[in-house]
Amino acid sequence: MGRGHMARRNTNRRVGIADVAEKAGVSHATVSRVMNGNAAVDPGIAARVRAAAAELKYQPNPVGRSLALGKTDTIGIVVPDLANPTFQAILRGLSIAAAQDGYRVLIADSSEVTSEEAILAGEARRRCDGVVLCAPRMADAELEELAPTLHPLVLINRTTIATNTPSLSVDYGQGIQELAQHLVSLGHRRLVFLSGPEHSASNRQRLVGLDQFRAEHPEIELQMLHGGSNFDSGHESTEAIIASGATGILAFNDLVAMGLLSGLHERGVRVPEDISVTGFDDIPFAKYTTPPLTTAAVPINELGSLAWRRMREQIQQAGEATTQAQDEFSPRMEIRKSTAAPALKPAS
Amino acid sequence: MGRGHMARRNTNRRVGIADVAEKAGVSHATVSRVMNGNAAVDPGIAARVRAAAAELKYQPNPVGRSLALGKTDTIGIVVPDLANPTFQAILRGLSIAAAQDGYRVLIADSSEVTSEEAILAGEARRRCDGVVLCAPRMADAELEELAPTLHPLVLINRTTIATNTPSLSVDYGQGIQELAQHLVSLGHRRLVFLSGPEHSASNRQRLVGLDQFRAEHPEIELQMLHGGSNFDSGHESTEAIIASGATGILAFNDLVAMGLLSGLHERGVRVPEDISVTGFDDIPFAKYTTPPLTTAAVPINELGSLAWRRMREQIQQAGEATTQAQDEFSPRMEIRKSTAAPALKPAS
DNA sequence: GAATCATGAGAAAGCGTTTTCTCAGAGCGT
DNA sequence: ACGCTCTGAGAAAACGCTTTCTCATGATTC
Repeated sequence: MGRGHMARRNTNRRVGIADVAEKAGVSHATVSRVMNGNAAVDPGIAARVRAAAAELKYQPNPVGRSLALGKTDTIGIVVPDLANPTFQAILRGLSIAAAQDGYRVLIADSSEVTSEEAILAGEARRRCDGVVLCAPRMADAELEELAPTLHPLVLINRTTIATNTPSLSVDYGQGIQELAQHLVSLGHRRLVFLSGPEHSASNRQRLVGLDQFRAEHPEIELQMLHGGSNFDSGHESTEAIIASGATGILAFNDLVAMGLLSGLHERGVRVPEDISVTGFDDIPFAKYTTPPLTTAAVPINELGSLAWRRMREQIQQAGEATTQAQDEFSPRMEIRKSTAAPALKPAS
Repeated sequence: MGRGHMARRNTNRRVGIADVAEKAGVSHATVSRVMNGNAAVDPGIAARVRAAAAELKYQPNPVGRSLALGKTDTIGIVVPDLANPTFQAILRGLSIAAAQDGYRVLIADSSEVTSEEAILAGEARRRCDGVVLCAPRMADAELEELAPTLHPLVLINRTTIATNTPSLSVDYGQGIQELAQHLVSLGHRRLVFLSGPEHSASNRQRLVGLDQFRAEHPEIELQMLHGGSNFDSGHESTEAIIASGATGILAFNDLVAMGLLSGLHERGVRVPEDISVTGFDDIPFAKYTTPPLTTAAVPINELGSLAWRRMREQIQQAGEATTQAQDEFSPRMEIRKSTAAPALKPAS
């Protein structure tokens, strides 16, 4: 009674290596050896051990293994918002790919609280063998400071000067230019970019791309409208969009575009007859909106699995500090029914 | 050189409790005490330790802690398919709620491979302090056998006779009846249920509910059509639906309904003028389809956070084996624009 | 047939914590 | 001033495993 430890031992305890050893009449060490196939063990003894293990349904305790081996067979992923289909897809791709190699993934959702991201990432890193970091709004300086402490690390849509950190990014600048170009070639002359979160790195990239677009197309009117990154912000922008008088709308992403689509529909504005709308990302739902959404497809499933591949490379060549690949994906335009030639000449 | 261990020790190693102890001129034990605030420590010494810890940026190794404490502050969740918005929402709710209490979640996606679920769940359980299990197609017998080995366990949409396992479930039978009732009250006389995966427990519940509905409404024609649980299967059923001659369609879930909506649109069938369609679940996208989808809303966000609450209760009262709550949610009908009175009398 | 080697199993030392056990020294009462 | 309790810190055991080290046994070689 006084010995809490002993009490727990007798009642609760799961079967451990010691039980198997005892049952097989060998030492812990031998059990470990046959379980891991590391050193040569007499076939007869090995069989005895395996039989004992099977009978007791012995499964090695992963925490014990982790401590001894210095690895957890787990990687962490930190995302700003698990409600966002893009991150869901990345998580899924990552999880499935990692599982194939016997790794699990631990998730950390920062709920868009930028200041938590570094802490979450650090904590995840301590529990895991590596971290995949999606932190679109983290300040560059903070990222630079954080990245080296997280290695092995894979960055999504961010880069760092730390040359041993692979990063996966999407060329949002090019994608948004292509979409704008597409609208122009359809005959649109007045465009609006419904921008995303102010500090988002990918939003900045889109803005840079649009600057370039403007330089190449001085004749096109391109307004900027502040928005967010989800349904509701797209929906809320409906009035402003209508008021803008533009006929071609570049939404920050598919979510915003869908919110806008819904808002326009409620107001009786027809898409694409009255206004053309484009999204970005090509989330699975994009082809099922009405009308199906023209968008820039980023290979979100691949992103997750490639993130794992890059992570695995780092884990395997532990400590060799080679410089890592920087993968950049070019979005592929997916022209659907939400864009068309404007009904009438813009009233400029 | 011969001593790989020492080599690693000098170069790689993260700062451990021993380093802090040395720097502060105290023992490991004291550092541990200060870090955890467990026993009384002389304020002066405590300050010295804290200073040393801060200077070295010491963070306790979670694996070591886990081994000593016998807990990992992590729970696992196994889902059949992370691409399904329902499970995404549960995962998200769970993750956020758990994070609030300092717990992380480890994910295991069985990719619909039923035979893997038990293994994944077992492995997750060994790594974690508990498991949330979503296994809609696992055979009852297998579940009964598995459940006791997983405790603490929370079941989603399944129940077990093991009285110490809380379960969260949705009354799909009632929900589908309400939807059918809704269609009937609009004037529909020929209905189709586009069913889900054959072995899905929730699909069986819907079928039971519909049997009851049939008994109460012998005058209504209700056909069954086999389908799946995702977009594509809804889309693929388009022709069969049209051929059925029914005017009211009960889709297995929102995904299927959306696929169907898209298929009907392509074929020029108007919703709801020609055919009314209902979904199930009320995933976030359901209110943004065109037309917005009439569906039975299940509180998917709450489901995740409640799952955590039930899990926490079990973790806290470790070993008391009290009988656990069985929560059942009644879906709330969400009438939108995808259902309306049929245009003309059915041709029966 | 004795010396050398390979084989393979057990003992023990880690891995990084927490927690019990033990004991030195301070504080108190008489 | 002596013995008692009490506080608090260090030593050591424990958590469950892997792996090195050590050494016995039997096989091999000259």
